Amino acid sequence: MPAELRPSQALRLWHDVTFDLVRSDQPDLSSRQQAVLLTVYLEPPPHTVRGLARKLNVTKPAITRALDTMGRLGLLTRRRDEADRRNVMVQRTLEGALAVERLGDTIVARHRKLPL
Amino acid sequence: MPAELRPSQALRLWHDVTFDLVRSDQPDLSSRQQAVLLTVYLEPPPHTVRGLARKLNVTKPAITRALDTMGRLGLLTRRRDEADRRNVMVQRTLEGALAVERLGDTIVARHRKLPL
DNA sequence: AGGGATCGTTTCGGAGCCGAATTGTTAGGC
DNA sequence: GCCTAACAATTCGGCTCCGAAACGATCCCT
Repeated sequence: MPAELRPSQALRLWHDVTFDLVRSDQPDLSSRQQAVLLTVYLEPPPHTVRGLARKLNVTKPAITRALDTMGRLGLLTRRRDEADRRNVMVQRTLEGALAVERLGDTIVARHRKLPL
Repeated sequence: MPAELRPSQALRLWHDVTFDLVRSDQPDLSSRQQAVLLTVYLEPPPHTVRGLARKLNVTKPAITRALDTMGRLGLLTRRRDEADRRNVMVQRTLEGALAVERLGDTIVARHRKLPL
């Protein structure tokens, strides 16, 4: 567990990172899309539409749309589950991994610059 | 400056907090709206539409709309600058301060629970 | 007083996202 | 073989947001 973080520092961190995300010209994702993307890249597979919808407490079409959008952006892919062809597996992509990695670096950098 | 934060921890933190924001039933703000809200509450006043637009690298109408939406939610208010009536000052509200405070608490709580 | 610059807001057409309901496909029990 | 259940995708009408452009109000300078 990292050292203590004060609320004012936490807010400053959130502000700075959000700020970087907004200012960057890469297409900005909604909170839901961010949550989906990070879940796929941080939690162990497999990830299905149903599972993501239940976990995030949103409807299935919302997940389908988020996957459409982020698929168009190349951040992840879909693949049918051959074992049970009703299921769709959400898979990672190289480009998505890079984007997530960039986000991690941004957070670390902003965290490092936090004032005492 | 807080202790070092590893990229994997940073991403986990971002995921967890975003997750909480998405799951909570309070209306979710876009990244831009979050950036505006946090700027107003963290940076010293005064805050004008023009200034926020320039700082966030977005157009003025985008700021106007963000203020409309968040004003409707009670998160902040507008007031004309009496010294120069062309300007609009963006002001904090009690409700907005509470929302920001809650966000800070969420981040701190999620940060505290990060695995080594 | 007049003219130009600087505000914030509004309008416009277009694009994205929302939940509810429906559809098509597949799996599994009888 | 059928019927139901489960899954993802699609459709639908409605809402929000987008940037570019136009607009009205205000200030400042001469």
